Amino acid sequence: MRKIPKILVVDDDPDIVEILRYNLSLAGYEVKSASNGKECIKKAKLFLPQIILLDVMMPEMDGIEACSLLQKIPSLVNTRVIFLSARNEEYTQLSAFDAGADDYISKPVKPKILLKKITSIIKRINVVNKDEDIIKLDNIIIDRNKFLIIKNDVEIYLPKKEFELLFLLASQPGNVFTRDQIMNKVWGSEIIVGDRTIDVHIRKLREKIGDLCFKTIKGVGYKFIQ
Amino acid sequence: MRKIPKILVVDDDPDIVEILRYNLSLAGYEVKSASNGKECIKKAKLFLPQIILLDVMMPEMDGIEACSLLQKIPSLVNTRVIFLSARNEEYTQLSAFDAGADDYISKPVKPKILLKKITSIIKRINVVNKDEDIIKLDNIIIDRNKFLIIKNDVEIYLPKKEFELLFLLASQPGNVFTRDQIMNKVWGSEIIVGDRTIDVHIRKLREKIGDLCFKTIKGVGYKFIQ
DNA sequence: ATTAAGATTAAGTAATTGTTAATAAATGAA
DNA sequence: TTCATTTATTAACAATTACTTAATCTTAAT
Repeated sequence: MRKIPKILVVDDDPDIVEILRYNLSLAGYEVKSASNGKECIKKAKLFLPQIILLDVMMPEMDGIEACSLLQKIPSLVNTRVIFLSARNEEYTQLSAFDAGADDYISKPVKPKILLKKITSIIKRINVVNKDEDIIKLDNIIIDRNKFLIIKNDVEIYLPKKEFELLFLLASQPGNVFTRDQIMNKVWGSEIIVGDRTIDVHIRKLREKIGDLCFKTIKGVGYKFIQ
Repeated sequence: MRKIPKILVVDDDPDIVEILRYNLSLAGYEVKSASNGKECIKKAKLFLPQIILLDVMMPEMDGIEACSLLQKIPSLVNTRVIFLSARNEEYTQLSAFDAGADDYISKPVKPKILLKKITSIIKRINVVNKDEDIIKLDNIIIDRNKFLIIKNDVEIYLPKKEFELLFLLASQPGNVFTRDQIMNKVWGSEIIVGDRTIDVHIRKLREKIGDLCFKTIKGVGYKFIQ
């Protein structure tokens, strides 16, 4: 049940965009496109793609500059940038890597090989929800901006501590969080509260969200399961 | 406190090995080499490099076959394989990626660009690294992040001690662990419990995971076999 | 055949978590 | 501010699960 990987194609040549979009869509990826660096940044922030295919020479803002800016966007830490370019001078490639490129492919692009590369990159990306404000899972959406849970299209409001606890657990579904980790993340390391506090909050969550969503690993901690 | 990254260079041409070794050492990497696929596997297991630079055509065992075999070695889940090859036919590249390659670079190699690629790969490896806690064998996966065993696609939850015991034994399948070693690793050196405690836990594991997985070496200890 | 090591079982003990209700603290509205 | 309401924490106890032991049986090696 892995999400469909998202790819942002950035090129000022509409033909190239179309060829790539065709091949990538066919391979099952969700594709969006942009035609220059500025648009790339804007769309990347919203789309949060796993991979950006980036041309070097473009109007408005070139690929290298765009790539540098992308590196500074926290929500894109896990996004990989692959340059596609007709410029094969060594210094261009080197500056691409300096700007944070993950790969540099010379045009003309061989679609099959590009697809293999993309597959191998996706394979390596760890699917971790990092510091994002919204967690979207199969039948539950957790929105920290609104302190709102939407489960099966039903809105549920939770008190702060319960929300934080759920948010933490759901940030890595399936993974166990020890009581220590929970204590530190939700309560902070200075505050000391009794042993049963976590239990009680878990209990409330089980009541409101569903018993089955929370698994106790005795002697270890709790985990959220979908 | 980041460790010096390790790179294994595999090529049957000693000149190429030397050039690469020179450049990589200069860049601050720890380098070892092998001259064919078989040697590559053997050294990779011991050296546990972050990156393997792998030639395609070699005597004894070619790079593609070696790469396939590398993928099955649990301790190398985080090792990236970059092919370096003079063979640029598309089908060779495709089969390299099918074998698990992370990249494919055509010879002649431009050292500067290779170094940039390596830097960018290392950068990505260090971001998230939780795979250390997962043991993947043929038909069993032991995932300490989830405190979960998956055997033949069936999920099995184990109590803490049983989990730790299994995790220990399976960390080196085929190797015997003495009762002392087990005691120290699973229970710790301070805690003292009776002799039969280990037996009972082994028994529980045999019930849950399968009798045949655990071999008793009388007078010595136990081992996990696949 | 003897013996020492391991296997098995059930029962007891220890440890951890669940539940409830009472109380304290925080929040928000009049 | 004051009061009402919601949320957070705690304490006491119940329930559950895990761990260990002891007693007995089996096995393998010499």
